[in-house]
Amino acid sequence: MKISGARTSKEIKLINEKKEKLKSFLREKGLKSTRQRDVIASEFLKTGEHVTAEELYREISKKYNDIGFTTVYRTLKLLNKSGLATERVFADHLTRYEPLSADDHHDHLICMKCGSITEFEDLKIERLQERVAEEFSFLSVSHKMEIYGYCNKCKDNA
Amino acid sequence: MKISGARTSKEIKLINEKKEKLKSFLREKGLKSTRQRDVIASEFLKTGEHVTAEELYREISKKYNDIGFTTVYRTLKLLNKSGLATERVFADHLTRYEPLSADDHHDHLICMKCGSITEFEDLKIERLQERVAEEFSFLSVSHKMEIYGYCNKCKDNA
DNA sequence: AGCCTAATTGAAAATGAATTTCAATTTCCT
DNA sequence: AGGAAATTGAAATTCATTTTCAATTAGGCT
Ligand SMILES: [Mn+2]
Ligand SMILES: [Mn+2]
Ligand SMILES: [Zn+2]
Ligand SMILES: [Zn+2]
Repeated sequence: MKISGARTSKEIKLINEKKEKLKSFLREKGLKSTRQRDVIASEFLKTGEHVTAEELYREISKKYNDIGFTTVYRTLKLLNKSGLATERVFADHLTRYEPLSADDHHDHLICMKCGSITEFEDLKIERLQERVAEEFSFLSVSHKMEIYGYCNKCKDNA
Repeated sequence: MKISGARTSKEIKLINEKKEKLKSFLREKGLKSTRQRDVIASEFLKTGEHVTAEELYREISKKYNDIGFTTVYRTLKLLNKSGLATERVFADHLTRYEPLSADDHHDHLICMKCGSITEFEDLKIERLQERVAEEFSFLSVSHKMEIYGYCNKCKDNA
């Protein structure tokens, strides 16, 4: 796994906004701000990727040797509840998290060879999904759409 | 879980065709036809539902007390490989199987209250998915699309 | 600044579905 | 019928996820 640090000042500002949101959430719920939560949230938000708790834990362990896997695991759940992270499970059945507000949305192209994940949003598809739901008098709350196959790099030398 | 037995003679014929396909597959691969595989395939094909190995095993156990869970589990994998079943994992993270040839395809509406699953296929969506893949020079092999929400029955009294 | 209580932490244990192991049994080819 | 190879089913294992629990910490209140 590669954790690409955020670089631009715009990204840094966004991360700090999100960390403020987390603090609000914690205060609101009578929970506490801790050094661990701060570190984990920072590292997670910087990754910008679809990480498992295990992956993020290993990455954090390189810099901090006093933050346990369980706390990383629990903090990711917390970030999810607070609306700063989205939980995803792709075909490998591992639970992953990506920094994404609950109201934002996108779907995924997943390479079956190298595992790379490409994000997309197609408003036409979204609209047609709504129409399908209507057809069945179904009240749609969320949806999941994944396209599996081979990315541009992998499709030739497969 | 309700296992609804197939009723019409057309359905019965279809089931028998599928059981023949299984036999061909077994012979072809140097595998053996057994009473267990026959029973499990029959019961599975009759359900027409999205069953877990556990559910199918419990159902079969009512009639047969000498067929083990492991064999049900393995036979479902086998049916999957032979193209007679499709493996599905929805939001509850349980592996389910449904009788469906590999070339056939549909997507799902899943009720978050009662768990009912409604199937649909929308060719416009399928085409747009292909277009998205093309946009990213991605070679699409399969896709998964699930809409979560509340079914017609559940959306009012929720 | 010190108290106090509730929240947090992290190691270890527990859970539970999925998968593997293995000895006994069965299939089916010759 | 004989025998090699596949199958079966109970039990064991795996592995991600989740829970437990004793020790520690945060932060509101004097
Ligand atoms: Mn994403
Ligand atoms: Mn289906
Ligand atoms: Zn790739
Ligand atoms: Zn429902």
